[in-house]
Amino acid sequence: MDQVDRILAQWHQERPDLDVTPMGMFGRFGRLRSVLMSGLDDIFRAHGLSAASFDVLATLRRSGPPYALSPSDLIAWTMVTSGTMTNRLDKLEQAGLVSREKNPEDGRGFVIALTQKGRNLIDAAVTDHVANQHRLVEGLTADEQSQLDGLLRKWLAAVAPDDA
Amino acid sequence: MDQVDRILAQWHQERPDLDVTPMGMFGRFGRLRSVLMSGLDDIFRAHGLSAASFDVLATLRRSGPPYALSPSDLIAWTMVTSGTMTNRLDKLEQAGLVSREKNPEDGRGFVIALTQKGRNLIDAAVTDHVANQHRLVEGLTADEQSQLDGLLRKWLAAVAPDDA
DNA sequence: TCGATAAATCTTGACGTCAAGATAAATTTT
DNA sequence: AAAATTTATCTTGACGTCAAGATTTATCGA
Repeated sequence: MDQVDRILAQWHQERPDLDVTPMGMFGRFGRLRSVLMSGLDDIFRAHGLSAASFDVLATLRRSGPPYALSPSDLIAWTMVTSGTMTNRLDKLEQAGLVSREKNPEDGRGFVIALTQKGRNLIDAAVTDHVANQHRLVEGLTADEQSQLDGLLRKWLAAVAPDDA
Repeated sequence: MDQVDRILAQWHQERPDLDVTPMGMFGRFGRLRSVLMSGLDDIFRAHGLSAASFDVLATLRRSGPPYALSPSDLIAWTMVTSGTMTNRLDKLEQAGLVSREKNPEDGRGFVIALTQKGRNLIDAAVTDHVANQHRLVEGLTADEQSQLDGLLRKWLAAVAPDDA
């Protein structure tokens, strides 16, 4: 009987005509996401980053040498709007973590690249981040983790077939 | 092989020293949440509401007659800060969906109540919302849904024991 | 009863996000 | 070529959120 169960019980009382079974899943999903995000944020902040800036640096880092992508590529990987990406890049450039230079091959575009400082920072941050993720899932057994991953994968494929 | 798998493959290539197994779950969790939220938003918007305003109205509705709570109660149920709740209530009051009157028994506080208009709106919106949730989970079998709910419940209890 | 502490709510300022529109350069059509 | 269209990015304005602090009222202890 957690907080979500109490909410369901209230609905059952007030709106017995509704089958609120799925609402439990949605509710726990939302609360979990908020707790997990804040758990991940602890590590981002420890490195002077936000989830937003970590997201961009990590995308550049895992793209491999030369650790450079266009804003469009970054937008596609991170699934944010162009306005959001401009804002993120402004901050990262100002912090000296990425460089932003005109693309010599396309006058409309730019090339965003990790600076050495950015490279060092993201390598350290990712190491801690992954360890943190391990810590956050350790409440589930390895079997449960893989079961959960499978269910999330199936659900995601069902509601966002484009993503595959 | 979905988008998250591609990200994991990149990390495996670039940082083979890291065991990024849990990252798949976190990644799918995040993308799923974004797709689901936007699916829920469709219905909220169809009723002229946002997730934020729906949240408050639904909390008042399911609390039962007289459909009235203090801002503190609402803050506790919805897990937002006091500043956020003030902002939400300003909008709802302005839209004529809730009333906000001084609590006669405690000069520091207020009583937030559904207006008739708010009551009618949330009753219609909840009906559609629940149907929408059913639609969004129909990609999973009943068994899978219950399995998933169980795993989320366990994970939530592990990372947020206070919530129980 | 008075002073200290606690509680309830609002205010302010900063973030990160999005949608819509502007600008500039590349590409395709005519 | 010139015009029309598409693409890449940035700008603007509005949201919703939070943290920190201010204000007002209740409550508790001496």
